Amino acid sequence: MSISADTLRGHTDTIILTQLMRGDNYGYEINKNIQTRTNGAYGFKEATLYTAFKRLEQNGFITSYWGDEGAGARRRYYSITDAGRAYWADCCREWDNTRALLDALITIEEE
Amino acid sequence: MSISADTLRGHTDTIILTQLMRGDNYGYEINKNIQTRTNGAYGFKEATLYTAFKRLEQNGFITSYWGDEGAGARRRYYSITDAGRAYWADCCREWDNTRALLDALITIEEE
DNA sequence: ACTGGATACCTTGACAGGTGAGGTATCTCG
DNA sequence: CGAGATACCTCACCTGTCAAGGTATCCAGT
Repeated sequence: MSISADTLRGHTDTIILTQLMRGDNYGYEINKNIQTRTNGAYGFKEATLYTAFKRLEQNGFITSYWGDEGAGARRRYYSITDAGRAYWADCCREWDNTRALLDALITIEEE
Repeated sequence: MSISADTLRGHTDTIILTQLMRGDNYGYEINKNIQTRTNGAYGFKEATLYTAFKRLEQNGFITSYWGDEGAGARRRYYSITDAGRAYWADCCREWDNTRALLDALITIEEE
């Protein structure tokens, strides 16, 4: 039912950036969106999530700022940059390639 | 044009096992088949390839034997086991899931 | 006879991403 | 006042990839 971790390795950044393409958001909510969209089949481990944010920010693909909630736990919001949008487009293209490639490689029928 | 390594991480075993589903074969030839099938877009690095063979054999998914070529470099042939065939089926199912999942996650259009 | 390239295998050490386990702080509900 | 949800973060460890190195055989060209 659930997906093994390594299978999605390399797509972590793409998944997160896709969420940010819809608008600024914070980690916890992003992860819940992902879980919802996959009917609970997939969600990042927190360590993976925050590691990814750090990596993306260091690479200049996202920026972050603290939200000013009056009450409740503080939230760090993330925003995608122009470089991030370009990178996202690259990732999507790569996903298309990967899909075609694996479909070709994981078939025993002859062409 | 070429595919980044991490993108296919987690599918290495599946790709190799698929080749062996067609019949026994040896490393070098398997890798060339993969390159041919992807029009040169993808192939394993040798280190990756032989590491994978070792892993698969240790897990009981493949067995190996030396071919008896009269001439030329010696070849170690690999054969898929029943456990390997079962594992391969699992991997294919997982690939289907992964594909559906990522397609759902890498789209900004609303459903 | 020698050199280069192709075939074919293997190992080592370093690196990067994922994750279990742990931590912090705030709010709400009973 | 305690439990659970929200929300963030870090560290040590594991696994898979890969650059770089090695071994050995055969064939074609010089």
